Amino acid sequence: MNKAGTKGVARAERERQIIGIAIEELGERGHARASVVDIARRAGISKPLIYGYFGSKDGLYLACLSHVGDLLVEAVDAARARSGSPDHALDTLAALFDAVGTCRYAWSVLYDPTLPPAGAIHDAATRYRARLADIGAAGSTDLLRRAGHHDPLDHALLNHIWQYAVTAVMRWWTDHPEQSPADMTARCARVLSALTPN
Amino acid sequence: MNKAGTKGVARAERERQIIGIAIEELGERGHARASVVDIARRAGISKPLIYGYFGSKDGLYLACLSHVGDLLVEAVDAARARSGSPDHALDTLAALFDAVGTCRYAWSVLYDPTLPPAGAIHDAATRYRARLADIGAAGSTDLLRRAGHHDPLDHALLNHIWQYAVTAVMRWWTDHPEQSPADMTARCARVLSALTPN
DNA sequence: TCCGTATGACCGATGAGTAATTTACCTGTA
DNA sequence: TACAGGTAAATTACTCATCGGTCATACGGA
Repeated sequence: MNKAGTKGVARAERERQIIGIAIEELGERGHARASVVDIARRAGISKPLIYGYFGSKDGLYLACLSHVGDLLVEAVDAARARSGSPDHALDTLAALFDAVGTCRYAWSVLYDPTLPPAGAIHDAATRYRARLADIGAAGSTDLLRRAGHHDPLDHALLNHIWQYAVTAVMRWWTDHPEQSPADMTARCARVLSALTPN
Repeated sequence: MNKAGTKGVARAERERQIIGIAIEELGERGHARASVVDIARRAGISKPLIYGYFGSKDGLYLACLSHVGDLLVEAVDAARARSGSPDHALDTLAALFDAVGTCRYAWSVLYDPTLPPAGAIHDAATRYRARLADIGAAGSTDLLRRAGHHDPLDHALLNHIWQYAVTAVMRWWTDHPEQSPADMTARCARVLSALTPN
C-alpha cells in the first residue's frame, strides 16, 4: 500500500520539472505566500523529494532564480549586441517579450517584491537585477544627458523607474494573456512614441 | 507584579498611535511579513489590546488603509482642482510628495504588493487605487491622443505604467530619505522634461 | 461598584524541515 | 539465468517554530 519507490524519473529531469512548476507557483504567489507543499502537490510528488534535491525552500528559490536570471540577462544582452539603433528601449522590450513568452513568470520571480530583505536570495536577485540595470542604464543616461541633466542621482532615479515600468508592463501582460509577444511590442512602441521626444 | 490596568490612554488616542506605528511596520515589511505582535511591541503595548480595538489583523490593515487612502486621494484631488496647467503629472507628484512627507509609508501601504489576492483588504485597496488612477487617467489619455493613438488597451497600459512609476519614485525616496519633498519635485521635473515631448 | 483599559497565558493552524522506511532498478557473480 | 545486495528514487509520519486569535483576569478611575 506504500507508494514509495522510484517512478523511473531521473534526478536531472525531475529537477527541471520541479523548477518549472516552482517558477509558476513562486512567480504567481511570491516567495512569501508560496509553500513548498503546494509546489510538490502540483508536481505530483512529495515534499521531502524537493528537500532532497534542493535542500531548502531558499535553495529551490535560488535554482529558479538562476534559471530566470540567466534567461533574462541573455535575452537583454543579445538585444543590445544585435541592435545598433538608438531606439534601445523598444528593442530591449521586444527581446524580453520573446524570452518571457517561453517562461511566463520569469520576470515576476526575479522582481518578486515579497523577497526577504536580506540573505542569499536577496543578494542573488540583486546581482541579476544589477546586470539588467547596467545594460539598460546606457539608454536612460543618454536620455537625460540629451536634455542637459547630469546629476547622477537623477540617473539612478530614472533607471529605477525604468525597472518598475518594465515590471508594470509584465504584470499587465499576465492580466492580458491573450496578447502575443508581437502585440505587446507593438503596443509598447505606441506608448513609447507618445512619451519620447524625437 | 501584573502591569495590567489603564495607563491613562484613551481609546481614540491609542488607536491613532497604533495606526501610526502599524502604517510604518506594514509599509516597511508588507502585509505578508508584518506581524501583529511586532506592531504591539513597537507600540509598547500587548497584542490583545490591538485585537480589542481592531478585531483582527485585517481590521487593523483596513484602518491603516483608510488613513493613507484618504490622505492620498485628497492630496491628488486637491492638486487636480488647483492646477489648470497641462503639466498635470508634475503637479500630482508634488502634491504626493508633500502628503507623503508627513506619512512616509502611505504609498507603500496602499500599493503593498504582498496583499492577499482576494478579500476585504484587496477590495478596499483596489477601490482607493482606482480613484487615484481615474484622476491620473486624464493625463495619460491626453498624451496618447495627442500622439494619435486611440486603442483603449493602450490607455489602460500607460495608466498602469504610471502607477508603477510613481511607486518606483516612492520606493527610491525611502532609499534616499535625506531628500526633501521639494528636492524630489525638482528631480522629477528634470526627469519628466527629459521624457515628455513639448 | 461598574466599566474601560490592559495583560499573560493559552489554543489551533500552517508551514519549514527531518527521520525512518519502502520500492525499483542495476550490476556483479556463481 | 537466477540471485544477492548496493544505490537512487520516493513516501509517510513526525518535530518545531511562528503567528493569528481568544480567555480569563487584573488594574484604576468616575
